[in-house]
Amino acid sequence: MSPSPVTRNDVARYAGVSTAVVSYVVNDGPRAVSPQARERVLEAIRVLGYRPNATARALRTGSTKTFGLITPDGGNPLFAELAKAIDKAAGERGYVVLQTSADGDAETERLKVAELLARQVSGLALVTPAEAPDLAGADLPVVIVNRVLPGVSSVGPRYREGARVAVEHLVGHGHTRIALVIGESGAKPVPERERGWREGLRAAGLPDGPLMRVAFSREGGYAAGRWLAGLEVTPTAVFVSSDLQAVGVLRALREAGVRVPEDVAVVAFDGTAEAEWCAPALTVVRQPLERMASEVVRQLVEGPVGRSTAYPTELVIRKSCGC
Amino acid sequence: MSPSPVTRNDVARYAGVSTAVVSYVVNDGPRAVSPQARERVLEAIRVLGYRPNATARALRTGSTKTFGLITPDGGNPLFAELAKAIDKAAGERGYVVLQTSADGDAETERLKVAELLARQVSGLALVTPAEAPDLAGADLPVVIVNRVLPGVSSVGPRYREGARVAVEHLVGHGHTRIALVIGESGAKPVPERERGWREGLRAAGLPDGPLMRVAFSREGGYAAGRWLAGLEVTPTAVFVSSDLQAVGVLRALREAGVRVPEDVAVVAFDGTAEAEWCAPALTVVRQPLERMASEVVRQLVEGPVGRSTAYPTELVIRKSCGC
DNA sequence: TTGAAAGCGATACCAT
DNA sequence: ATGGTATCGCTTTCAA
Repeated sequence: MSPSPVTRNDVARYAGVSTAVVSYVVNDGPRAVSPQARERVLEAIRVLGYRPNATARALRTGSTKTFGLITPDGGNPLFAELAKAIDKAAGERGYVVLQTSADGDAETERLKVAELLARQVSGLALVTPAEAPDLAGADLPVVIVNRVLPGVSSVGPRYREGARVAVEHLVGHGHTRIALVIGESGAKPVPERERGWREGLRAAGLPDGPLMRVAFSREGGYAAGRWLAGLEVTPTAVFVSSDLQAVGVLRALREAGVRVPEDVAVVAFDGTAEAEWCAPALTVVRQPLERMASEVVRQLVEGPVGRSTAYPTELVIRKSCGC
Repeated sequence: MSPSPVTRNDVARYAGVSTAVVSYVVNDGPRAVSPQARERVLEAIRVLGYRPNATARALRTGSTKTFGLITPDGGNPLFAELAKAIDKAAGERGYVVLQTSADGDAETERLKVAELLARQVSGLALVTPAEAPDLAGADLPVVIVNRVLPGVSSVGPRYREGARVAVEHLVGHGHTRIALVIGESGAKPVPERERGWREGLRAAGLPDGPLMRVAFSREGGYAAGRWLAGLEVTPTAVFVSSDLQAVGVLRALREAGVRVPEDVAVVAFDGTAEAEWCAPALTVVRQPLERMASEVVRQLVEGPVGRSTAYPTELVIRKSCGC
């Protein structure tokens, strides 16, 4: 049953020392051990194939060295890439991560949180569409990822700034009618990118372009693309709030005979691998996933900062903007 | 520190019963409890906000109700979708999954396995590029996913049959020169899809088309696509061993001015979401990820079967085959 | 029906 | 430097 039926007791007996000494050797402390004893213990460990039982250690020390990560959808490439980055950063500190999807449903999320809490995770990273679940009483580090929630630790990209840079880039191409395809998560608007888009337009003395609010999905983007193509006065550029949506927009425009970037220029937010490989290759505002992941893990390990920290994005020029 | 500082002891004291009774109530057994006592315990649990400590329970029962899942790359959409499906199936049985990437590296994989073993996972699902790591002595259920390894429990799609169906479909379109772009994982060839391709050609009395072996990545596919476009006699159809590679192939062909499906028809293996949304939409042989995931979890829970079980694939017709 | 208590495997304090 | 042992929170047998 148990991955290693060999316990610290067996090791102690084999090495002819007490269990305490085994502990000291395994953990390099907190007491010193004579070289001979240490050698005998290491030998015993090798011979018996002993592996410390992390469950027992967790019970004793109160720390599982395990993080929980909840995303709305593990199949979403953005979250998959983010999860990978978090796994990597966590692994470097000796942590592993329990990852699970909440399907964008608040009730499911609550259940998953309870499940992870029961398992005594040492920290919780939440990519949540709605508000953070009530974690009062659960005294553990919680970091919200990719959403900015007041009063809670959160790390994400600088949405507003990134969006503004995207719009400025399009303005630089001479566009004056710049549309926005913006996502909504859990029927809630995400204000930052919209604000950035508007700021970019204002700064250039331009009026708002048409705006469409759709789900953060390829299908949502597809609907938005059809809407775009059907407008009386078609905008000549569009900023899309996610790669996934942009992929849908591209298809809709292609089907409508609208060429990208010749007829409509497109810039998207996120910068996943898929965006690099679609046709035409998407110019994107890239989220610094690795840096964000490091920060998430840092806060989970060292304690959350209690406020939102936002990382600068990077404009990656490819084909869809018409450069 | 601890997610719930309230222990079963506190509950017992508050309810005025012994800790055993609390246990009986929480676990619905193994002894009966009087209605009054049960009510008092439930009340105490509610009032105190008690959550059973799964770590302690695991230590006592010997089961963590946690699975480990190692993929070569969590960022790969196929593995992300697979992981999501496994998470879902596991969740339905009250399990959670520790998911981690091994970067396609055997040594890293060994380390990750050790890490998960130390955490007393109740079972291990391995999407491994190379051979299964040595798990002798680690007495726990192990299931290999998406690879067929002799003598070990494994679940995957019927690669050979799927590939053959793909080729037969292309043959049905009248193609006689059908190329193969096949992946290799960890410098090892994956023979099944290649065999299926060959079988399909044989059955139609056709000779082997050109074959290129590249990595399972978009970049690998791109290289293969350039090779395809540069051949003296260009094949009129190609079967690609993964969606990711197909995306690369499509780009290379597009850049070379080769139209899909008019000049070259393409069918890919996998059936991830990305394949549905690229241009043109890929006709694919879809892996039944949900069914496979259920089987993986079933075996992890009920005990592995010790041999390979393969699931039928589904040909999904879209645009790239020229139907 | 209920309670007392042993024990899961590891840690670390208190002695020696 | 080392050993004995209480303890983490929970499950379950045994006795009452």
